[in-house]
Amino acid sequence: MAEQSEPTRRAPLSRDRVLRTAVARADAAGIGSISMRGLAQELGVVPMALYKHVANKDELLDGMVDLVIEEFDPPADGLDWKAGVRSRVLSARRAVLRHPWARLAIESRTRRTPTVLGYMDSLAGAFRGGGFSAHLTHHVMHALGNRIWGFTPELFDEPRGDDALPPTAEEQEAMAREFAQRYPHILEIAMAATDGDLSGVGGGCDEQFEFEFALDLLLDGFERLQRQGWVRRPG
Amino acid sequence: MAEQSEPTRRAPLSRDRVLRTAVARADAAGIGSISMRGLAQELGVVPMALYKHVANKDELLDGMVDLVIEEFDPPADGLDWKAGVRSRVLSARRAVLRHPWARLAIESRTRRTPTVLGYMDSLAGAFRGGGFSAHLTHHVMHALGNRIWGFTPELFDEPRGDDALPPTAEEQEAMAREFAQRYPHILEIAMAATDGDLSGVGGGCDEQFEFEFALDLLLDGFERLQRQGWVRRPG
DNA sequence: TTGACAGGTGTACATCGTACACCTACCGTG
DNA sequence: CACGGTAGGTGTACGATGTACACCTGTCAA
Repeated sequence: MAEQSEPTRRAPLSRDRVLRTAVARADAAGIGSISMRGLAQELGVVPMALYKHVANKDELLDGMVDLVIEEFDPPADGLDWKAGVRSRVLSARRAVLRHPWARLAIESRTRRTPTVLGYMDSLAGAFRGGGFSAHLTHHVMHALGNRIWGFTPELFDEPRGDDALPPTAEEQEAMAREFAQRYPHILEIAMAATDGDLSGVGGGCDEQFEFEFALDLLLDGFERLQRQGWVRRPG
Repeated sequence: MAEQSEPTRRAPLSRDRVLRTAVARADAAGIGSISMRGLAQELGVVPMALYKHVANKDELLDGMVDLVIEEFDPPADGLDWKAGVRSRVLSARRAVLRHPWARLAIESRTRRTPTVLGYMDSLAGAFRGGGFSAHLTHHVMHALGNRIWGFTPELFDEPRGDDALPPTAEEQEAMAREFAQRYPHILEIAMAATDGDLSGVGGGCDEQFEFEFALDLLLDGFERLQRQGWVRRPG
């Protein structure tokens, strides 16, 4: 009786609840922690129950990505194309940084859900509104690539999940010497990025700066082409 | 006896043979077809035998990527930095196109093997040799991002492995109408890219052109910064 | 002759996605 | 009120995967 009279022994499942739980789990424990079984357990339900709400794991992932995209700020008005695109992309970046797993998830899927298409369409609209030809809009969207999602492949990142024992001081010294010999330019870059303090290289990059540096470089390039009257490729 | 006297009943395993077989298999059947078990079978060997030559599957993938990188052309001499970087990146692209799985493999791994580091170091050297400060070199490498490997995330790609039944003519018509309403700018772009022939959108993009368009846009931007005497970020 | 060791084997386990048949509670219709 | 369809949750089962661990075997140096 005690059990029966409890008003809702378990909140009923729904696609939305499944997706939101998955997002929360991924936020906390990484995308690798998402399994149909684990997720079901967290929802107090048998694994197969999820399949009544999402077709399969791929669709689950797509849905999670959609939720992130829905966090993007709506377009602000009163901005010219350049400021508009810039602010939208940086807003996308903020959302993706809130959900670190999203970068990998976006990279690995190619499903064009309505949410994805909607975002792309509205970005394209910003360029068109700024006087870009359809052709030029096409090319600049390609040039932005995944940067429209607010991230760059982070070339100099720490390797993911490297949990070897930290090397001893002398091992470290020896590695550093060999590294300096084999990769002098990378060393130089790393020194520049960290102002000479190499402890924790990789964490030394200011990713936000790098992102905006590249974004502005591209936007400036776009602007120049558009002003020059670039309309479509010759031939 | 017949069996014993056969000179080599099976070519002996080696790390190299394992990796090359894996690359060939991935070339033929995609990265998804790479499993330790399948690979072992192809080599006429029990799965665990592979572990005497590669530490685990991750290392196998890293090794495969290294093989692709080793196909990149060596730096040509007599070129200025811009032509040099351009030709190296385009050479990387040719190699990656030869091994279509490599794009995904490179995106998903972050291990910096000596081969990876060597390539990055030599690219960085090209910029340094062209008069770029270490700081600027760092930033432009970030700006290139995965483009140094010769690919862009292909925003408008066909979704991978969509094997649903082809829609009927009327379904197609209805979808097209709805699409046009919801995503007018994407439609416009697609029309531009395909010169009005929408059959097989997505295949309509000239990826090579898009790649070079973006690459040159970036390289021109780099050149401009370098000429302006950009050395390091203020502050 | 011996014994170490590199390289190949066999068994076993945990984990995963998901197909399929089933049950059950509800709700609109007769 | 009876009833039948249906949405949603259950249980069992299968095949695949990566890989730990103990084992065997052939080769070669001492």
